[in-house]
Amino acid sequence: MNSNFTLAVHSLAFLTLQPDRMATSDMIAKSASVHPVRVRTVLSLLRKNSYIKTKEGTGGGFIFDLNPDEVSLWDIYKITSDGALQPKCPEANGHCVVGANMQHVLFRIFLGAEEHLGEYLKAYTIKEVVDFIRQQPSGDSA
Amino acid sequence: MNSNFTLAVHSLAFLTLQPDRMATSDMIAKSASVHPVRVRTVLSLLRKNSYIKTKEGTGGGFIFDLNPDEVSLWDIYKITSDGALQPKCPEANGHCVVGANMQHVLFRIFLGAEEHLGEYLKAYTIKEVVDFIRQQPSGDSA
DNA sequence: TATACTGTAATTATATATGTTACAGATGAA
DNA sequence: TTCATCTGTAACATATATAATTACAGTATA
Repeated sequence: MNSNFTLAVHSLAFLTLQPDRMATSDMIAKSASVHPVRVRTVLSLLRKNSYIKTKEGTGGGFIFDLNPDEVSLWDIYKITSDGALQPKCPEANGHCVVGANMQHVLFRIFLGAEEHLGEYLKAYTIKEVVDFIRQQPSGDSA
Repeated sequence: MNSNFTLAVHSLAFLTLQPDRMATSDMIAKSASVHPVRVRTVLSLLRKNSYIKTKEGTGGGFIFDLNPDEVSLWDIYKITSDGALQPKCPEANGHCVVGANMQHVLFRIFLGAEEHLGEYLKAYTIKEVVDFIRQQPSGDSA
């Protein structure tokens, strides 16, 4: 799985802890230790899917547009990492029964696996993630 | 997920279709369109876990040491890709509540996700994969 | 009109995956 | 016993994927 998922969840958690004012890509980037441009790119995806609102210009930034308990990790997975579970395999030798069909067979199996994973991830919302974070011992400020 | 999983499953399917004689890393490599050294490396793992037997020297190679219906995709996943589901994230900023705890929270969630995936993958054995392959239309020889 | 933001494309750097070479050790056959 | 044919691994090279960086246009605010 690629880490855009992690960054998206991180950002939404960040926005949840700062619900009233906008957060800039710089603030989020510092919190997640990644480059601000990546934050903007990933959050741009979330905006296109109506999870957040963004505003350009002075005083602009990002703000959550839904309640944190309305957004599940599966929602975020679909946006950022759809198909990531599929094991990569090179184009195998078509002249061999195994080579010719393995890719298709595994593809079908992992399509099911991803649906199955979906059932699990639907059970976790951003709100719950934030609650977990609050229960953790460390961290001195937002 | 890295493709050692795919290669391992491919190899075991190959060995299943050729149960009596040994297969060389060259034969399997051609079928999977990968380098023979990689085949040996991955199959070396399967040997260490007692799924196959290997023999060096002339006439040597690899042979399945269990029944294909005794080996599930979950067995292979654990050997080749354990922890692969964990989303990667950089060491985040420890001075921020979100940064300090996100990694640990997601780690726990994805530990559960991997167990969940396990339940799904346990349902598929190498035998079933081979049966699927046999049902496919194409492929002219092993 | 100056400043502080996002949006996004293009480029560069880094990390990871894979291929390749090299060679030691095992085995069987000539 | 010597040669050919395998596996087992380490070391190195190359390719691909991922992330950072640079650059700049567009937008909002004061």
